[in-house]
Amino acid sequence: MHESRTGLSPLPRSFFTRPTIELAVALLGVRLVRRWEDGTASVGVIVETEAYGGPADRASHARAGPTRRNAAMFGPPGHAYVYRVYGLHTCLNVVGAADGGVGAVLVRAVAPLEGIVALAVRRTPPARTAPPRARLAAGPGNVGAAFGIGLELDGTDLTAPGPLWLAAPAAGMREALLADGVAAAARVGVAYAGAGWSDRPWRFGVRDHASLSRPFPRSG
DNA sequence: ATAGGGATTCTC
DNA sequence: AGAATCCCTATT
Repeated sequence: MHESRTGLSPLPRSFFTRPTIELAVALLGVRLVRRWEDGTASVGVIVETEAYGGPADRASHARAGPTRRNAAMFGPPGHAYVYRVYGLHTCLNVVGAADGGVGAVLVRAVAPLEGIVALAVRRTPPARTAPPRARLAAGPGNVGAAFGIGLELDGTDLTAPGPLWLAAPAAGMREALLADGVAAAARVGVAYAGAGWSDRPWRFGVRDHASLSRPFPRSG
């Protein structure tokens, strides 16, 4: 498939070069493109994100400074930071520029757009007799599984066509998606950060979208 | 060399 | 509520 003809040209580096809180909101509606080794591709729309900062953010993987695992967070914006959690799941982050140019945005949920068959087929557990789930890539671990994102993709440049990149929303898509506004809430699973950090509303999502990893508390 | 724990998910 | 499961980090 040809990216230019299908409207899946990668977003430029400048899109990612901004504070991660801004980037986390801007990524809602952006398309995640996965090109498989057999040449087929899967595309989904990002509907939920979480912003993480640099060493100052007590919830961030960057909080103890650069290490081998979080090296990508300290690198140039627009690259992928992929990590494994609980020995089981791999999660995708988009590197942005928060404190001192360091930070990343966790992709928490992606709504299927194309290549749904491929997404379903590539899910880890083989034989599944139950009907396919409506929320295919809801939750960061499920995003990693559905898009076949392993640690080997850590550091991937998302601004160039390759195994994985990001493309601007289709015309009118973002406006339609966000017609009811952007929902915000505290980040998930970061209690270890302590009060003042764990409660910052840096989780963002398309309000009431069916593919959210979990509901946002109703506010206004 | 080794212990401790996690930006999770699914099932009971 | 509990298990599954392994890489990374910090410590001995």
